[in-house]
Amino acid sequence: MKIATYNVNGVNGRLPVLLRWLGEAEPDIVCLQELKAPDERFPEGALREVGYDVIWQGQKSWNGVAILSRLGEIHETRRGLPGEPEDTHSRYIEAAVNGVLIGGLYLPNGNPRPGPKFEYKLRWFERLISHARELLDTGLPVMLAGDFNVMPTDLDVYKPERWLDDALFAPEVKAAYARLLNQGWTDALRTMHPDEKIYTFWDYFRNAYARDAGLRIDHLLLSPPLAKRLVAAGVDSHVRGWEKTSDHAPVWIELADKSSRKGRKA
DNA sequence: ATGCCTAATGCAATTAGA
Repeated sequence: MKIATYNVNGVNGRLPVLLRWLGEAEPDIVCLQELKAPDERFPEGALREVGYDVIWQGQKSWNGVAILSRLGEIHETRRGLPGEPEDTHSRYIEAAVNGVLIGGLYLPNGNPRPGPKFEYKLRWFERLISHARELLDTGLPVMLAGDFNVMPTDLDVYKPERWLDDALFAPEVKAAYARLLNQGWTDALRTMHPDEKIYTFWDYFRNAYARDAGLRIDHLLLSPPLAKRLVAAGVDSHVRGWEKTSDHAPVWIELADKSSRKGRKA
């Protein structure tokens, strides 16, 4: 089973690129972020035509998250994180799909720091950490996937010294991500490629993709029952080089079937 | 310190992204 996350940066403007990538990569389940479209303008028909069931939570102009699956029905379990009912941003959607509970998320950017946007990022992160604890405690196969807007370590930034005061790399943000991981989550990409430079985002500015001036901010986190099944992980970075592309590239993992009992003795 | 580039809105210029 192949599961991916992709910040499309506008699902309608990006539809040709999204469909081309779906056809090429053939992911079974996909979490999308930054739809930048209200519910009624989500391209449901185009995605169903290519074989995907889909749920989404849109919003005018900004944010917006979706889950796609070609492995059958998506059973939505929640939209929005608990803890701040007045929060109107569409940033979290969760569903059970093919035996996996998947939380698709778009964590706030948080710039400028300091400021109200950064405070919102930290609050949102705390709400995520609380909810993640409850998900882990179920013991179910759970995944958190999306744009976390955090570079976890120096290895995840082309020039760490330039990002130290940025909301994506600030000490309190890295610390929050580390606390989340320490609950027992496995960062799939970093676990499969411990020493590699891996980026998932390249700015539109300054020819960043050509210079490989990138960031690793899109992550797939696995609960212990899923981590045992992890067999491969990667970034489809060539997609960042396509015409009219997102500033993010799709990130994916491959999980062994539950019946294969990877990592267990018979 | 700021703009660079891009999308959405909506038709000019602003907001937001990271």
